[in-house]
Amino acid sequence: MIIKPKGCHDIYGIEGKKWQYVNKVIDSLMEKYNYEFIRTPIFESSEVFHRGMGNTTDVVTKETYDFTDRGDRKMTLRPEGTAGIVRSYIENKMYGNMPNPVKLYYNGTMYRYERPQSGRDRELTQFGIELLGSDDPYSDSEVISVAVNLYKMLGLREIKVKINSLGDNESRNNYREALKDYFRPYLSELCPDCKERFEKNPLRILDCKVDKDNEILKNAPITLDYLNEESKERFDKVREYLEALEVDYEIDPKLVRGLDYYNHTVFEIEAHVEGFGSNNVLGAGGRYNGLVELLGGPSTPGVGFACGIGRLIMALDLENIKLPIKEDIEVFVMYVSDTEKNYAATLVQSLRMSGFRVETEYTGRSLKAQFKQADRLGAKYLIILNDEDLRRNELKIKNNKTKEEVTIGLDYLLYYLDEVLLEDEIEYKEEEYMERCTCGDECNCTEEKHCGCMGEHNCNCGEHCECTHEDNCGCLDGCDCDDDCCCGHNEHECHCGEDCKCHHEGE
RNA sequence: GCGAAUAUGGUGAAGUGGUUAACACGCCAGAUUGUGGCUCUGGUAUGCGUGGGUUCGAUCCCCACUAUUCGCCCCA
Repeated sequence: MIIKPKGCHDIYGIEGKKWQYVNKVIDSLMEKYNYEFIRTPIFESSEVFHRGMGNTTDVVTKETYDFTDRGDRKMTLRPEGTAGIVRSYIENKMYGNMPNPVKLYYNGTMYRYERPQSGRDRELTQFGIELLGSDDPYSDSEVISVAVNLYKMLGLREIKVKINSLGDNESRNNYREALKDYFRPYLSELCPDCKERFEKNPLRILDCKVDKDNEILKNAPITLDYLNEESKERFDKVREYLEALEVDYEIDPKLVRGLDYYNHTVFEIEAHVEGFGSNNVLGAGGRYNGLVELLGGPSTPGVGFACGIGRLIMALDLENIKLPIKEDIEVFVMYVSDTEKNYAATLVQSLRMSGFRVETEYTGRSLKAQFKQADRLGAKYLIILNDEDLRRNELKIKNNKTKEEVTIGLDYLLYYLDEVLLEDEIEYKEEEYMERCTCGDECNCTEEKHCGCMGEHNCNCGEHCECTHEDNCGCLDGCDCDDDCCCGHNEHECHCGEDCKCHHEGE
């Protein structure tokens, strides 16, 4: 059997639907913030990343997929999004022919040759934004708030925003030297990795996991003490705007980030849900004022953020957030015998073209089996065709929930469906989450004689699993509302059935 | 790059050094004379990761490999 490459995943089924939903939320959020979609190549000249991200960073030195193409060009599968975007910004002269600042977002796969583990794959999908051409501290704060708002819109609650400032080049260099001076006498007491970092990238000693409880690290100088006046003021401004945007954050003086191109503001957003492994950073970013110039463009400030979609969905799962995913089909067209099949084909097509979500029978099953299939697919209405009805220009349509069956004229069908589907819409939305267990958790099914399970496993028992995750509605913070949210925020569809008590920002 | 655990049908999994490897789910069919979901009955499954070794005999014991999962490093 041929299997997928290590560290890659096939996303399909309910998982695929979650991805689609998350992407939809991203697109709608980006529309509101007026970020434009950009798609750049999945591979670039190796130089883009080697120069852009820094030759000493681990990502570049040992984690890229490098290859030589048939024309002997050195290529690299992109390990992150920013460098490619900046290359495109320069190549397409966006600094000249687009409104400044240029605000771009991307959403695509990245590749890093690493040992896979929980929350870390070789092929990962990142959504990210880049705001190029503004050095205003407000842009830093807004970028952070975009990230936070995305997580909130999806219903995540347990997140933590950490920020820090590396300062401008002068501050950063002063700090780097101060740090080296500080660590030099203690070198022998640090872990082997840290000794190497001392030479290559001393800042990274600070977030060493091995030495994290070491007094030497705890007493190390922090970046904020080495910021020059200008950088310090700038950082204060960023914090001021964050407060205006109502972003809860904490300052982590040891946050330095791995990529060389960062200066001034850096930030990370962590998930704090039980069950997350050590890879709990959902998204991160910062300012990179030197990068455009480094890659050969005009000196241009920039700030950005990237978010791993896989980890995001993992966090949603761990917080047991139910996404409003539409799974059920509206109409299932079945036929009693082959003689009605032609008409079934015509009818299915015409219903689909009229905008209904329609399924039919493909494998020649018995009528009984067609009913089962319709149930499996969660069909709301069943159309049962038989010759006798058709001769009278009629058909039978059955509400699959109430089991009421009526015979109606063919001409009346579209009108009838419009009517009943509209009526049922709200009611069905409440139902659809109860019917299928997608929790991936332990099976709480008590009927051991039917279920062969012995303990923990992904629920596959086919019974209606009693999962306990009916609470989270997937909407913005603190909202307990029904579909019609009083505040007018329409980004979400919630299904909790409670009265609206929402606390949206500014409402 | 380093470390640990795991590998049984479409799925979740029992189990044994020796004829036809449980059970449950799923799927298909019948009871139901052209209307299912419950129930009952029957049927279905290229199944012990790959390659060696020990043994009269290995899915089970040993070794290697591969893959998966988790952790370290690093990162989203």
